[in-house]
Amino acid sequence: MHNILLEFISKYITLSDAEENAILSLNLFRSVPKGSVLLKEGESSTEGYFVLKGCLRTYYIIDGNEKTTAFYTEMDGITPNCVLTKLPSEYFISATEDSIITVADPSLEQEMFEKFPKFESLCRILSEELLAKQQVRFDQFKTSTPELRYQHLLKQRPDLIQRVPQHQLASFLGITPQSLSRLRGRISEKKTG
Amino acid sequence: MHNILLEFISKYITLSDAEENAILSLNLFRSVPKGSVLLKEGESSTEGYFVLKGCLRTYYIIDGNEKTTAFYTEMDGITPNCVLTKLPSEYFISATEDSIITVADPSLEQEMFEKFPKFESLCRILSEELLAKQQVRFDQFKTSTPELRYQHLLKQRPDLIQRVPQHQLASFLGITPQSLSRLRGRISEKKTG
DNA sequence: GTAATTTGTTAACCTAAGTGAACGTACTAT
DNA sequence: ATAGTACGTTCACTTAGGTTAACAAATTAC
Repeated sequence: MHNILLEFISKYITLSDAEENAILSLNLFRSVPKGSVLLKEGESSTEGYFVLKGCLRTYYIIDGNEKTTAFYTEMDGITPNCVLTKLPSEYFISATEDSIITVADPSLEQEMFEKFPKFESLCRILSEELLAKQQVRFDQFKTSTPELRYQHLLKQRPDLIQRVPQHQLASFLGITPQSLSRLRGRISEKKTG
Repeated sequence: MHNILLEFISKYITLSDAEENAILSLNLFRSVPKGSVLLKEGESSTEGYFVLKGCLRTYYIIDGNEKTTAFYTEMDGITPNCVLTKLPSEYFISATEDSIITVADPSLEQEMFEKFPKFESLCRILSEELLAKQQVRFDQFKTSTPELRYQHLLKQRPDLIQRVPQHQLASFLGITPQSLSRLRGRISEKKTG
């Protein structure tokens, strides 16, 4: 499990043994069972998460209905907006599967940055890359119909469609569960001919 | 003009005179007239931009039609996706207004990071903040109807609606120009009662 | 094991967005 | 000045997503 994290980091920067040990000594690892809520609307957390195994999701409750807007799976990181704004969170974070994650704290992060400036480089590179990827995803979302969005998802993250409930996928695609169901019907009709 | 940039940076980190001079000596500033294209689809640029004055936009050409997906105004930065992926760009960047921007290059950036590690902190903080903001915008987009998206835009970026052509706004909102026109009609009817 | 809840699907009806075309106005180019 | 293009709006028509409700299947709780 520890190796997963170090292996991931090694794709971006080279770590000395001292640095590897520094990371492991932080005891960042946490096991979270399916359904557990890591952050609630209205709370002000300082924790950031990184998924080693499993799946987290963010969701809003709007007019009493859950609206899932993002899924985070293996090697994805989340820094909740409230960590940066220091305002109460507008959304929830919970585990859709039994998951193993690492938990980071800004003060701890700061300490690491000072001890090992390389870590700050890593974080800069990771967030720049994420930002660019996120922009492309947003662009694709804007320029696609719901049906195309679903088709893209089928190609780009086929695992998600298997591991996540349909009604959560629906709001992730910006539609209602009923529409997703219809749309799936349309597609399989086309394929069957 | 130079002061705009230093003032912006000073919101995030404190610069010594040497550091300020280092930035200014880079001669990053460029004036771009309305309509000029900074990046074309298929090109592989290494330049990043920061808007001091004016407005840039990114757009795709899909089935022969321009689809505008983002606007960048004063104090917004863009690192085109192709700079990071090193693949040909999928979109265009052009100026919707006469603009003054700074142009940055990865090698130059790297040099600055080494000379003044503070700059890397700045870039990390900026991209982390942007990423979080971008996520919230995406969430809001997903959970809103086109009409609500327009209403949000009216509140959150009223300037954009004034300074940008309607048909560009439309695709930015994920709809056709005709729908935007109708939707605006509906809204002003409601207000007039 | 049974009841209760959650989940996914289907149907009927409503509403709004997409499409294609037309038209007036405002820019641009020469 | 004039022709040409770009832009915004409107219309009629089509299409697909939203809404409400009902129901079966799967999960969860007790």
